Amino acid sequence: MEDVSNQDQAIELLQQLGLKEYEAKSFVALARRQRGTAKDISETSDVPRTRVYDAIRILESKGLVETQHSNPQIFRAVSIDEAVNTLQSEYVDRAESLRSALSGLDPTDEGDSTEATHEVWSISGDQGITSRTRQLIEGATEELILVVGHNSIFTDRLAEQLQSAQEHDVNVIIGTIDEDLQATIQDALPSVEVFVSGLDWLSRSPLPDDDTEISRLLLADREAILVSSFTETRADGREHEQGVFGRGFDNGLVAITRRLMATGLLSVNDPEAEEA
Amino acid sequence: MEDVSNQDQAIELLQQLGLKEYEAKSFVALARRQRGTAKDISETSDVPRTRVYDAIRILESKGLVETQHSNPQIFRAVSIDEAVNTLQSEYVDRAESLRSALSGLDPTDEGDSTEATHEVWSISGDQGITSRTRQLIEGATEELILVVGHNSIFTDRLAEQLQSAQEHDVNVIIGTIDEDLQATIQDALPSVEVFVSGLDWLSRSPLPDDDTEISRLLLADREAILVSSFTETRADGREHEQGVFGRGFDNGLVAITRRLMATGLLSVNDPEAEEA
DNA sequence: CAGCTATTCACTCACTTAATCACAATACTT
DNA sequence: AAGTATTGTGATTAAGTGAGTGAATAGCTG
Repeated sequence: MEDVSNQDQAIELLQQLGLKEYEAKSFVALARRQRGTAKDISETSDVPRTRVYDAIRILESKGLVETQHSNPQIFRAVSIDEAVNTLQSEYVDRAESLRSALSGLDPTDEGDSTEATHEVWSISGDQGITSRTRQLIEGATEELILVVGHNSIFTDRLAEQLQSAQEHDVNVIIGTIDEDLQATIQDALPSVEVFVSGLDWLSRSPLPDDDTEISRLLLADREAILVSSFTETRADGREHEQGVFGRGFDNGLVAITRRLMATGLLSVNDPEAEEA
Repeated sequence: MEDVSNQDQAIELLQQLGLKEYEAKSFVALARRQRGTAKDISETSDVPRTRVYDAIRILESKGLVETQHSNPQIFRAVSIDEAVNTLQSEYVDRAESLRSALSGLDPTDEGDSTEATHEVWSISGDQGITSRTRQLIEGATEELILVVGHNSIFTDRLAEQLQSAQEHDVNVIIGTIDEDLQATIQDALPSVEVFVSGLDWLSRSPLPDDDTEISRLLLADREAILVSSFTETRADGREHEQGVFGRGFDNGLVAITRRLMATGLLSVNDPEAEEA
């Protein structure tokens, strides 16, 4: 039973890696049974028998399957490592080619202004947000204030980046929304100041019907800010992370966040000053 | 002019990496001009203006573009390294997931026979053939006879593999079809015996209208053979490599090749014996 | 408010892929 | 040797996806 899900996952992954549905199903069927005829494959993969041949031919040209031209033909899948490496290197190679092709582009003269301050950019998706977070952490020279709103975003890699920043004399301060998370992070980064945020609205929206959840909040050198949150917009139920990013000491977003963070910090260090 | 080709190549690569045409074109346009409005992008990419928005939204969710929600909206591409790394890691991650999903498949009981000797398998495409070549080289314990029919297949990696084999006491013998190639290979692998094949039919087919060209021919431990050739079957003009692979000392293909190779070697070492 | 631009949305067309069928070729059976 | 089942190829249809286009909406400028 567990394997059914494994199989479906493999098929889906293969499709994401560029194979068609029939190709993916045929390959998985072959990988399971080591060798087989078109009929065999059709039976264990519900690919129409007459279409197995086309699918196999594509797989063969990609180096994932070998064919014995007997009658009936017998097909064999290469080893799993073999297959994965083949697919992977195909994409790694493409990515390298892409890098050089992009580098060789001649820039159009227009629009090439330097990064303006006081702008707000929005980004979306875990990938981009994580990437921008890293950039900000690496670029900081003085201070990093990070509020972690969800344990899923505190990855090993993030911990490394923060550690590295601190070793470069950046003052790292981390806020969390509850004690559990605080303990986890303090554990991973003993030399960093980790506190539980005094800002209630971080963990619970004051508004009703607000199903967004603060994901991360990063203030770098008090002049660049990144805020992201999870929203459950999608019909498919999956959460999507959205964020905004601003730079410049006089950037409105940065300014207000700076104030808020100061408040949050104060309320921890000096509860009396909460009203500031 | 050169850059036009660079741009087209970048677009094609991006599509191969999973982006749609509009997405790829929009990204390249943005990468060239650093930042721009939908109008700007449309003009430098001939993507219909009205569809730039959709494309950008996808790019944003993939972490390749950031958006400034002004009016008009302004878009900005992340750095080239940023973008390439993002795309690449996406696929590397998928490949890793695939590896574990495939490993976790439960094998069907049937068809799971061990590799029979005296079978001939056919493979197709540079990828698979190169991969199978590597396997044979790595698995050899006594002797490797390789005939290189085309300089494109003698890669650095192949040279390394051969070098490594020889260091494991495998007797490596390399045949070529002309002196130029011989010199190149001898240069890369000084300690290996490189000769010009005495087999005329390797370089020129005795048949008319035969536009196939022997690509590689590998005999491992005199019991496994791989032969491949280029055929110009495709309508798109591109050449395609096809090959066959057999194992087993008594395999018909292996036997005949063994004889042929012996003849070729003899005719070089001892021209008198060509009639053997 | 009028006229413009920017943005979104809905729709058509073309192309790719999934699915089914008809038929030819090959092997197997009696 | 003839008939039957199985295998392989090609043609055909149906469904889905993406490219391309235009209409409708929203927002800005004067």
